[in-house]
Amino acid sequence: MSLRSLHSWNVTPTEAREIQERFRNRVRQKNAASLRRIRHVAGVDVSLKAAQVTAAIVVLDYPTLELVDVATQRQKVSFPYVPGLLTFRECPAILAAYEKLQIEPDLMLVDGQGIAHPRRFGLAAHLGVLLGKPTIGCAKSRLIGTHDEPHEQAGCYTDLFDGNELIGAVLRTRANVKPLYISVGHNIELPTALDFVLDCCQGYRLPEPTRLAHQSAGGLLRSSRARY
DNA sequence: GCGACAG
DNA sequence: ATCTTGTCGC
Repeated sequence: MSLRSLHSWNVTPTEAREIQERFRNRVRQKNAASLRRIRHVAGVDVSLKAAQVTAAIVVLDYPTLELVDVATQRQKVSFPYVPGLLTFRECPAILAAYEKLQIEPDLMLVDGQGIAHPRRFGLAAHLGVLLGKPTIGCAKSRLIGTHDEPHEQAGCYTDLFDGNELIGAVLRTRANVKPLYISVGHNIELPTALDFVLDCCQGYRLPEPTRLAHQSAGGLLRSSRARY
C-alpha cells in the first residue's frame, strides 16, 4: 500500500486553497461498486498535544464492528489551524498512519467535513481522492451551511444547505445529544453515507470507527496501547 | 467593519 | 484540539 503524492504539503495557506480548488473536481458522489460488499470499515481521527499531531486509523470488521487493526503516527505540527484548511494540518500524519495498516479498509469514516466545506473539499473528501477510496465526513460541529434542528430521536436528520445547494445532513446518532454533520467524502452518495454511519452506531454519539479512532489518537484505546 | 469559523 | 472532576439529567 504505497501512496502517490498528488501535491506538496509544504505550502502556504494561499497555496493550500489553490490546491483545494484544483482537486475539488475529482470528488465523485456516486456509490462505488465496492460498497456493495464492505468487509472492513475504518475510523480516522487526529489529536493535538504539545505541538504534536497524533493520527489514528482503526479498522473494524463489518458488520460485526470488531476491531481488527490499528495504526498511529505522531509528528510535529507543520501547519497552523485555519478554518477550511484542516487537511493541511492533519492529513500528512493520517497518510503516514495509513501506510502502516495491515488490513486495507473498504470504507473510511473521517472526523471532519467531506464536501460540506467552503470549496467542497474538506478532509474526508481530500483523503478519499488521494486514496481513491470511499470516505464519509463525520464532523462533530458545523463549518458552513444552514439547517433545521433534527428531531431528538436517534436516526432523525435534516438537510444541510449552502444556499440552495445540498451539501450534507445533520444526523442525530443518539437521542438527546448534539447531532453529527455528515457529508459525502468520496465515491459514495449521501443517503448511503447516512445508512453506513447509523449502521456503525453502538449507543454512543460517535459511530464506532470514529469513536475508537478518537480513543486511539488520545492514547486511551486498550488495543493500541500495547503497540507503544 | 463585524461575526463565524471542521479540529 | 487542549486545559480538567465532579455532577446534573434522561
